[in-house]
Formats: sequence, structure tokens, C-alpha cells
Amino acid sequence: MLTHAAEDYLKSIYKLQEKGTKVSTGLLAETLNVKPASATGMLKKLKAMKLVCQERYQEITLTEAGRVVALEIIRHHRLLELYLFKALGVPWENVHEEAEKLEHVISEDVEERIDAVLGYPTADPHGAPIPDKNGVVAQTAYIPMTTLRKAQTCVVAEVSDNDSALLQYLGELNLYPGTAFRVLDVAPFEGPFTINIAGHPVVIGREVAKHIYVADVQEAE
Amino acid sequence: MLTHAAEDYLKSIYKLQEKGTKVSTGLLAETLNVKPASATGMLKKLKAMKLVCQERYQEITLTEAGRVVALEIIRHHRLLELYLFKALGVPWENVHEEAEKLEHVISEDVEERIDAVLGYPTADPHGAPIPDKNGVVAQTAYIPMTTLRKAQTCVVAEVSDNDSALLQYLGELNLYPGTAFRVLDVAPFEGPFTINIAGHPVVIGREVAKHIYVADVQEAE
DNA sequence: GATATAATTTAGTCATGCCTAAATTAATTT
DNA sequence: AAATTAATTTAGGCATGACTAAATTATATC
Repeated sequence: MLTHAAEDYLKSIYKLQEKGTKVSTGLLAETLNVKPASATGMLKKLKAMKLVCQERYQEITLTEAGRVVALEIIRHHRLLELYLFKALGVPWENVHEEAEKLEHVISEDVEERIDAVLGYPTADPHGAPIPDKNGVVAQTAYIPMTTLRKAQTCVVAEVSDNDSALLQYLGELNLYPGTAFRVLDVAPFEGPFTINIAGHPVVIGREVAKHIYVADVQEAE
Repeated sequence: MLTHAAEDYLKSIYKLQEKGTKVSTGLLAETLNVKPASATGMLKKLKAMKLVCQERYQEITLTEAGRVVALEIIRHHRLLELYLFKALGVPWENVHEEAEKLEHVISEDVEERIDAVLGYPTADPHGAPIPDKNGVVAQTAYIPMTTLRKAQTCVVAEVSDNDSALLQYLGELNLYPGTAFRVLDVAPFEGPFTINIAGHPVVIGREVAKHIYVADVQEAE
């Protein structure tokens, strides 16, 4: 079995890789709030375990085995987030932190029970896809909210899960995945968006919009 | 914050102390599957933290602060056991092991939500009392099944939670806390008990009976 | 191409929490 | 009381996983 720390490294590598980022020692260290030298040490171990590939001073990638482990942890994490949110009513801005601790200790049996209770869901409370038991992740093609134009309608598909304060704010606005809204106006010079959610106009700053991804974009009549 | 290992030591000391056992380094080490020398090391740290009292080579006791921590962990453990059993349908012979891992990572917020969902229960699936938030444990006066006589009726109050195979067996017999039964016969020379559960006669060996505690003992007419 | 800067790795440390082996203390036996 | 046995503690080690400081390698600039 892997240590919790090793699991966290694999998960972070996967998530950075998935975003299209070239994963370096320094970036990984920053992501994990660890000094680069510490990351070098753990990467050495992960390479010895054939979970990670890296030429000296070069880019870091996961092996197939490493990817499987990473996806297993991500599956744990996202199922737990959704379970905490739906079954226990934990505010969505807190589920990430809670799941970070639980993901390393939950058994496969409990995970399956959670999965069943939730009705085999496909996305976590932030809209991120939940990998299946075999490590298959549904590919999503969500659009950044920042690309929206005036008079378009859409549905919130996913939001970044790493900023608790932002999530709380979005929750207050009811901007959960699944919520539909219409763009009333986009201010010029990289200005804010004015949108209509359930009849109410709300102004969303650019920095916030960057963390929101949408789907079902259509031109309103 | 305490380490998981430290929490386990405090919990074990409390449970041994509660049983009326004089807690020694060796016994504690055996309970925790650790060598005595390792226990000595940890006890030294716990003493430095004023959580444990022990004169050199003498009996181990908890300080008031240590007792509070121990009861907090036990509360986590028992609430989690009950939650896994009732909300997720985890077989009762597995909940102990699962809770052992979860008890160290659950937040107070999640614990309170679990408590609420369960309707503020007072006993875990094995009948052990759940301490309240202030560390108050309801005192129970259950009777060992081994003291029962022929023609007495009673209700299962509590069973030992540390033997998974035994619990599975008791589960098959439906000997959960709350189940009533009547003693049909007690074989002589420390022999087995024949009891009537929901109309069916079942023979229970002495070794099994030692792990069962009962309440509401009455003479059947 | 030489040099300055940035990124990465190596080397050596520290705290946990376990281990074994040896020393010490306590309890029992003779 | 002396000797044996049992329990406990000390001493020294090992694996994890973090750290700092120094050395190395890569990249960018002049």
C-alpha cells in the first residue's frame, strides 16, 4: 500500500497534467505546499515504484500504474465530496477539505456503498467528473464563462473547487452546477458580466468568471 | 493537535481502565500490537503533554485532559460505527475496523451532522454507550449472559466489538442489542446455554456467552 | 561564448513512531 | 537474603517525509 503522501503526489501530478500543464518539480512542490527538495525526494521513490516517469531535470509524467492510482484517489475524493454535500448537508465550500482527509482511509466497500446510495453519480458538487471503478473518466467539453457574449444562455457545468471563499460566494448566488443563466451584458475592456439568474440580475467580476465553466450555450431569442 | 498514534494510546488506556484493569506498559503494548519499549516511548511523550500520569514502573492513568481526549475519540468511533451500520449498511462485524481509520480524520462539523442524522443516539451497534459532546458517558449496569439461569428472559444489551468472526456469528443468530430471548436450559459443568430467540431454539457456547451482556432480566412464568 | 539567473538535485538534519538488544528495576522463588 | 524470572526502561537504529544549505544543471541575457 501507498502512503497518504505518495497518494497526494500522484493525485496532484494527474490534476496538473490533466490541465495541460507541464509538470515540474517546482510546480508540484508549490501545489503540495512543500519545498522543491522534498518533492525531489518523493519523486525518487515514486520513480522506484514505477508510478512516475521523469528524466533528470525533465518533465514529470505518470505511468499507467500511477494514473490508475491517481484516478482511484480522485474517485474517492469526488464521491466523498458529493456524499458529504448531499447526505450530510456539509456546505459545498467545506467538502473539499473534508474529503482530502477521508479519501486516504475509506475502504473500497464503503466507497461502493456511497456510490450506490448516491445512485452512481457522474459528477461531484463542483461539476467535476467522477472516474468510474476502472479509472475511466468521462471527457467533458465545458466552456469558460469568460468566452460568453451578451444575450447567450447557458448552464453552469463546473466551478473550481480549491477556493473555499469563492465557493461560498457562488453558493450564495446559487451558481451551482445545473443552474441556468442568461448574459445580460458584458462590460467592455475586460469588464464584468451581468447575468440573469432565476429572474435576478447579478454582476460577476472577470476573476470570478474565470473559475466558472458552462455548457449548453445558446443565443437567447 | 495530537497524532493518530497518540490518540490510539489514550483510547486504549481509557478502555482498559474502564474495564477495571490496572494498566501497565506491557498490557498497553499488547493491546496496541506494539513492543513494550515503543509504548514506553509514547508514554513519555504523553506524560510530557500532561495527558497521562505514571510513576516509573507504576500504573498508568489518564489525567482529566487525557480522559477528555480519549472520550472524544471514542465518541467519534462509536458514532461512526453506528452511521456506517445504519446509513450505509456496512455489516456490523466490519464497522469497527472502518471506524478505527475514520475516527482520526473526521471533523467536529461532520461528527455533529452524523449525530443529528442518527437522531442523537446513545449506543453504538454493539450496544456500547456513546459519550456526549462534553465527555459524559451514561453509566450502564449490564449483566454477563453467563450469570443467567434457566427460565429467565432478557434483552441483549451489549456485545464485545473486537472479534469480527464472533460478531458475524452473532449477527446470523440475530443477537443484536435489543433482541429479547429466553433461557431454555443451562447445561451443567459450565456447559452451553440453550435459548429461545423469536421462537427458535439456539445453543450458545460458554465462550460466546462471555462476550454477551444483557439487561431486563426477569423470571419467565 | 561567457555570465547571470532560475530550477533542480544532493547532502545532511530533524521529528515521528516503530523496532531490537541490553540494562535496569521489581516481584517471586528457594 | 540470594537468585531467578518478569516487567520496564534505556540506547541505538530504521523508515517516512518534511526541512535548509550547498552544489549542480538548465535557461536566458548580454
